Amino acid sequence: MSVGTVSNVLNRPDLVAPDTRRRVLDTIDDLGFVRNESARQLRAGRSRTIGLVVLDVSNPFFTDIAHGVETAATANGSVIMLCNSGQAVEREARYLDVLEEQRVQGVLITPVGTDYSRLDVLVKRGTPVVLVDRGTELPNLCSVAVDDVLGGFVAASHLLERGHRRIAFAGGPLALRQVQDRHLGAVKALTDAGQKASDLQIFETTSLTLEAGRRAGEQILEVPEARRPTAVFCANDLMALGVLQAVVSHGLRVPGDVAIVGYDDIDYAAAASVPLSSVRQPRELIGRTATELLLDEIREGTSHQHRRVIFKPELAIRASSDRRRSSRGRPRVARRIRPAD
Amino acid sequence: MSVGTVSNVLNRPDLVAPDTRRRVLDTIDDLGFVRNESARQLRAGRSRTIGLVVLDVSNPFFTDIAHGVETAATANGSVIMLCNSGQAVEREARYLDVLEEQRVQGVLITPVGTDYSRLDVLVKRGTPVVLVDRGTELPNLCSVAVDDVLGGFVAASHLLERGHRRIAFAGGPLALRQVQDRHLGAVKALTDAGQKASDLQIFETTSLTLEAGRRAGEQILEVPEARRPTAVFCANDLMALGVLQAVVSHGLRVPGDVAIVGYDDIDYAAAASVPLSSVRQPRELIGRTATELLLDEIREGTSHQHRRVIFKPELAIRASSDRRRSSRGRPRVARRIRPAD
DNA sequence: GAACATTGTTGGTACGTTTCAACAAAGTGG
DNA sequence: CCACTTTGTTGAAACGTACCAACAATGTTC
Repeated sequence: MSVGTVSNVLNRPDLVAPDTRRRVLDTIDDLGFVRNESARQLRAGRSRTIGLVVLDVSNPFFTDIAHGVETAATANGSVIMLCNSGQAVEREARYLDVLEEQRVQGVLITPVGTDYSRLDVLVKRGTPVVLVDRGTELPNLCSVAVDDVLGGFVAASHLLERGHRRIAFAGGPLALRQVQDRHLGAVKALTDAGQKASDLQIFETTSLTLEAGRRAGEQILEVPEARRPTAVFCANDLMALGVLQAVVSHGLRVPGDVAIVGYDDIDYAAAASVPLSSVRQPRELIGRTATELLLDEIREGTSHQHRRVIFKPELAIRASSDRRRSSRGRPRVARRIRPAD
Repeated sequence: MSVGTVSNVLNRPDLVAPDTRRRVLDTIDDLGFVRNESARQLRAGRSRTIGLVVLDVSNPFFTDIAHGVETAATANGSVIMLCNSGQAVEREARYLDVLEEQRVQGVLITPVGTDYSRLDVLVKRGTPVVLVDRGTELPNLCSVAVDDVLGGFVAASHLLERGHRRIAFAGGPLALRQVQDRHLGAVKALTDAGQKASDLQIFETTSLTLEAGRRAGEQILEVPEARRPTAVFCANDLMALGVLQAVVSHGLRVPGDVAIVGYDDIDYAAAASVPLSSVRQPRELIGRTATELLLDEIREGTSHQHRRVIFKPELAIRASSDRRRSSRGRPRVARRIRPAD
């Protein structure tokens, strides 16, 4: 019995006689043979693995994306390797090294910074890369993103329309493109409405977590009441939930004293102590689309045309921003806009 | 320049002359050489990867565990491959196949069912396995778990002590060991208090998600008021958040009409519309401990002694269960305004 | 029945690394 | 100056697979 025949049974069963095939399979079962993926990969020159590098696995936004990625990847017989950069450039770099050494089929990534040189190198050496939740200026990458400038604009416009004039933006680091864009959109909403860009108070954080949100909330509450923002637009929902906790635990009311709008519309947003208004993104769809772009690129090789997919966000208005500050105990009722002072 | 020397530069740099070393490194940089992990693994016989198979990546409980695992694994120079079984036996089996083909160093797993035969085979063939969040009867496995029977007992005792007599248990599938044990603990609390085991109404679900919780909540509300449970103990926090949403959206009050206790004490539990009482587990510690057990086993080989680590859960009491019921089974507190949304 | 096609099986080679025995060069002690 | 050690480098073998050319056996056509 030659190894070649065994290989054929496993990879091109139709080439081998039914009788032999059965005999081989039985023996495999008997011996508990498990084929060695490393050797396959070595021979094939590449693996069946797709790398997915996200900013924060504990953020449901990314696990939902991961879910979409997994669905599409599994359908293709690929396995995903989920890597968590935790918004740290070095960890991201380390994971990219590992992925490249593994000769992954391709990489899906939400990069930490705006320095794409490492990715550029990766692509030049032959590993396809698709940017997730990030548009790009680079011509040699596919990307799937949501229009974050628009998202920020919609969120801030909503707050302006509800009469808020002192609005804060909480999130960071501002080096993060998503944060930048959402902030930019909010600024645009203000200036379009005739306010100064500087009217948007910024509370910058080092990450976008619940904990960072709580701290940002504390900071906001430290502002003297006369100047304190009456509304906070947060760079994501985790931040918003944190701010919400801080505000409520200080005995202030949401949206009465402080209105809050988040971003991502994760499942917990609607379940929060005050259901959270949030800018919704099609998370699973983002994951699936990105994976399909990557698989296309893998299949098409050099003939591949890079594409940029941009989804439009939607604002989900809930209680956290849907009331006038002075209206006590009467939720759910639409009312007119009155300027806040 | 021989390949042997290059290999030495990479793996045992002290064996090679400083001059040569520098020259090799420069050339590597020039050529953009990336070493092939597949070939290394083939040669070495095993990889630097640890497989982590969880029930549900979108459950913060597991992402927190994953965080702990990652910390410990990275310190050891290992990479983790995160696999999501989604509580589906076939998916779990498929991932175990993949992991075995990859010749992973070891596997950390929260198994879906109670059939350990596949794991047994894995171990027999030489892949160390550590059970996570699951004690085991098998002598040939390490495990890290939390005493779920105790957790269930504590939760139910708390509700009994607050005067509840009609208590429900929501969660499933009951085949899941964690669910089973938590239920068992709750039953024990009831019988210890002189009630019948059948007094614990069971609302079984097919999974432990937010959505499943919402549906369970709906079912509970359909029970005629005279027999409707005044308290619900949920198998995990996602379920509890779902039940909470359902109850509140029907205009009932928590804990006034229905008290709720969850399990896991995920970050969102405290941020819920009514802060959730919950049984706390040391999630990151579980992940770290499991990884260390696995690494020990990998290092020690056959001389390894299997260990079982069992942590004790703690009850975090919050608003969702923190009001005493009157002995007549009716709320003492006057009804206030309907909650928003 | 010779030439040819079809079907099934088989060695051999290559993938890129690590390891190790072997060797070369240089240094050291007597 | 010889024997020996130390230091640095090398070539070859092996890991387990996929693939391919080559071959054997059988069937088919004229």
